[in-house]
Amino acid sequence: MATGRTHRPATRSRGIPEATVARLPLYLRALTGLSERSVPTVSSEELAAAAGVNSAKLRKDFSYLGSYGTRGVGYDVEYLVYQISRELGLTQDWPVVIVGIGNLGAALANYGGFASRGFRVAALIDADPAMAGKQVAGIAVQHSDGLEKIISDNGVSIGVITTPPSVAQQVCDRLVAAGVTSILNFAPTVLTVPDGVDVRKVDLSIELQILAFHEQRKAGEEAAAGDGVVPTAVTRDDTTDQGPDGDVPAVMPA
Amino acid sequence: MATGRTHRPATRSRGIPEATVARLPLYLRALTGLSERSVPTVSSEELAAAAGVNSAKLRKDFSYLGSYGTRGVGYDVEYLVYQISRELGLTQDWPVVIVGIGNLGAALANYGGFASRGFRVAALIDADPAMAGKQVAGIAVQHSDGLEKIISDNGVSIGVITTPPSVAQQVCDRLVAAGVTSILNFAPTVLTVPDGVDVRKVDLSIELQILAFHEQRKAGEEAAAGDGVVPTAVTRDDTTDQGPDGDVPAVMPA
DNA sequence: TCATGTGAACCCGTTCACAGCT
DNA sequence: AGCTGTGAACGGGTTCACATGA
Repeated sequence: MATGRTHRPATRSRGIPEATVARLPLYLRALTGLSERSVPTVSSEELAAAAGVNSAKLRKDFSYLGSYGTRGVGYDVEYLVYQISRELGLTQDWPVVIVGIGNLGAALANYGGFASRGFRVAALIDADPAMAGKQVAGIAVQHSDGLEKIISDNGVSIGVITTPPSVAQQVCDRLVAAGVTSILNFAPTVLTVPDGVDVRKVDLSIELQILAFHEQRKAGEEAAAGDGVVPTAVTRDDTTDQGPDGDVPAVMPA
Repeated sequence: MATGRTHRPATRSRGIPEATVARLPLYLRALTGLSERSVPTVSSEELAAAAGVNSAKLRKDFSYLGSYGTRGVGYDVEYLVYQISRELGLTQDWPVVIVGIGNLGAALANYGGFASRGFRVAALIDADPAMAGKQVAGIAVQHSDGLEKIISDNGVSIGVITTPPSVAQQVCDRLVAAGVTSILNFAPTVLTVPDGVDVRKVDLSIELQILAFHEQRKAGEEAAAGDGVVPTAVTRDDTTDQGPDGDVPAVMPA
């Protein structure tokens, strides 16, 4: 496979740190809430609280986008919603295909948060002939035979894999060959993709295991410390949320 | 907040970095696969490839657990499976409750990867009276009125929230009050919890937005790079050339 | 005066390269 | 010889603290 050089051009201007990118959706959601309540401006402190991060981090994040705030005042909510949306590419339409319409696939198809932002479910695809034609979330499921045509006809560049792990890699290969360059993988498998293709994974089992690790440690410390709520290490402080895998966007090379 | 002193007491023994913990499940999965194929030993190189990380990182990760390998040979698969399982706390049983049995909740209840490791679905809980009694994944759904009793009767310390975002915080509060100290949140909301409670979130919408960001950037670079006789693998779709605001000059507000 | 924007210090995680053991 | 285990260099991200400017 011609491993074309991705040519990372050290774009200092558009060089937004990955960690910042991962938080932009969080800010956007908080801002959308404020917007719906017609709040005109927010301070970094308020917005940070709503998004569950600290204000210094938020200001630093925004500084990568530009100087969108007003000193002594704060940020204009509507303006910021627009800027972040544009930065994330949500001002355009992203047709998405979901492959593997089992319980999870159906759940995602029905998920409202999809369409609310620029994403549109262009097609639901399943390998089971019995599924073909069935309506899920108001969309007819199509057989996987036509996967390639569906991708190209709809200009799909983002694919969601919700198949059993045994076929995830094959599905991934076909998606990539058909032109998909971003994949969201729910199957518990390590996907191998060519350079230039982004893969992000969501793995329930891994999340639970991480929780179990901390849970076990709590129990151990509890016993050792006798009683009393001793938070200690484990969680940072406020808002202990953490993305899937810390950060690492899982941009896997071939 | 209350954590006045971080006091990292040189806990060399149990001081496993968070990033390492997040990868242990990955190693465990790869090892389980090898175990099933009766492979006796693996080198860091092989195992790393199977887990999708590089070997230096893997060795460093394992070094935090102890010296479980044999120089010149590699790691004993079975032994490592046991050690990692133990470290993650998977040698014990973790009863889990799922709150919110919609599409997603049902999907998770049916998810096999659950029981395969130490996790057991102790109860399915929903606020809809019409759901009560219905069987999902062979388990009868219970009404949320009994949430507290269910938690304590089963000694549940891990809860999964798959409710609509509007009620996620309330559900979270009740879970925590009832004794749950680890929460896996699928609702697109920032949960606020007391110190000592772990929250991990899984957010489809955020993942897609991150992918969209990179996707947009790919399209932008493609256009900027002129034609590019060296297409990065598959980036040959001409569909994404609508970059109207590829890089709009920052328009300052007032 | 107030909150943003940012250099600098700091911390964590990754990578390198080789010492150490089998 | 071969592969693990790890000190040290490196780099990205977070936090601090204050200069900057409305």
